[in-house]
Amino acid sequence: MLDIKFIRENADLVKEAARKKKITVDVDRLLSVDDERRVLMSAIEAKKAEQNKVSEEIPQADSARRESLIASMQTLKAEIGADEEKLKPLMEVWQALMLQVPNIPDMSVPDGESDADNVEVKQWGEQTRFEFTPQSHTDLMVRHGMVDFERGTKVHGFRGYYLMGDGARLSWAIWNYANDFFLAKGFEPLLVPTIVRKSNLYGTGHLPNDAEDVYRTQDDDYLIGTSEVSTMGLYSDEVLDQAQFPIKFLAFSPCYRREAGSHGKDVKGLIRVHEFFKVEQVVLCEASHAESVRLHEWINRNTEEFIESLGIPYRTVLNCGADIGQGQVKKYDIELWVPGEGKYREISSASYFHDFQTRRFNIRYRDAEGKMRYAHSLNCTAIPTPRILVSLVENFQQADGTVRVPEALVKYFGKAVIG
RNA sequence: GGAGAGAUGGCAGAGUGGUCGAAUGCGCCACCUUGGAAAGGUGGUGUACAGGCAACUGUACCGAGGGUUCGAAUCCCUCUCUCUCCGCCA
Repeated sequence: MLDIKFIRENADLVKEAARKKKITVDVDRLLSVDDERRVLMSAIEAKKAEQNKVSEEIPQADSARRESLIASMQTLKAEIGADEEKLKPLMEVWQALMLQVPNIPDMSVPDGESDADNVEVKQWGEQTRFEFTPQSHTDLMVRHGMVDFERGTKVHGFRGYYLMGDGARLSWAIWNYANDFFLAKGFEPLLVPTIVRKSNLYGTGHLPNDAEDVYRTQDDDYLIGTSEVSTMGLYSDEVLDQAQFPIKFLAFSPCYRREAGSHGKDVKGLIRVHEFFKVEQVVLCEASHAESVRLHEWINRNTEEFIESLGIPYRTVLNCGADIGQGQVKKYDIELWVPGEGKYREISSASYFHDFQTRRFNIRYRDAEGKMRYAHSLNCTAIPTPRILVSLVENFQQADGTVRVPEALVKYFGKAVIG
């Protein structure tokens, strides 16, 4: 959500933002609806002022005068009612349009039509090559009893899986290692609700636009697709203390995604599943662009460092306009090398939002001058499982079909080789 | 799932149809007092929107949404949440 005053004063900037993000929103319509809204509201407020004034006179008036005042107030009341009836549909349109308005992307965000136009900003490690014919993560993991897709689909359906044996052990090792790694950087651990009210998804910007991708319950609650949702909801409608900033949470939760519209994509393996686990960095800071930028670089770097400590080759891309969300100002993706596919696959996403989310969540603080301000928010994947297992087992497989365990994980996993 | 009680400003807590944006206390801020502090005294202390260069003015907000009324924190309806008791239960 942007401030309507900002939209009014910067209509061209907002239109350019929509163009860059390939989002359709009728800014001119919003502005004209807003004009109507303001005219109508001042009319109503003037009439209510009159009503309040006369209502104060009524108790003191003598009975003849009282009769006439009440009579005139009855007509005024009818007029106010009529105006309010006109305002109601106008507000619905206004609100729907406001929810469509994108945040302004940073100048550094490149133009582009799709994720193919993301710009590589960094490459780390050598793309793994083998002297032998490498196996896919599905073959490797099935062979070592780490995963069971057949029973997974029997129980859950399409994209279902069980992690078992060393697959389950490796997941725990990664979670425990990630927990130690990120908490050492000053994060507060957080376990969050995964069933949330609708308002939280509006807050993060997942609704209204990504409605088909979220699961809904019969009580009209929703399953989160990322712990960002419930972590951001934590301080909704609260006024925070500036001294607390930056607030750094390391949230952990299952994540649920319907993956509607991607039925043909990544149908095999653990790349794309309906249900996974994610450790997530979520940060709230003061309303400063410089601070947002600093923390954005920092959280992205945290995840890079984590991947480096595992020794998996990766690259970092700067997402182009078409590949960043409605609320995001700028986004980096970290992509890990997947030898079986001969390409990099997204594992992490670092974004900052300025006050786009906090405005919707109403998360504020009082600044040094005593002024109420909306905080800034950012988030970045720390580590998703089981997707991370794909690159892990494929990059560290050996000629005999065994899989080496990264040094950093050995103490958590308990052994150095799988198989 | 059943029965009951409740939701008021940063907090506690009055207020059951008109001068209540809301008593009082605590907290907080400023000033006075002091060598400094405490205590005491005086004054102040919400948010959002609209209009205005501004001072300021208007409107709304007493859990949320509707309704009754010239007028609602106060009456009525619906919903949400909290607490207590019973039942069930990881």
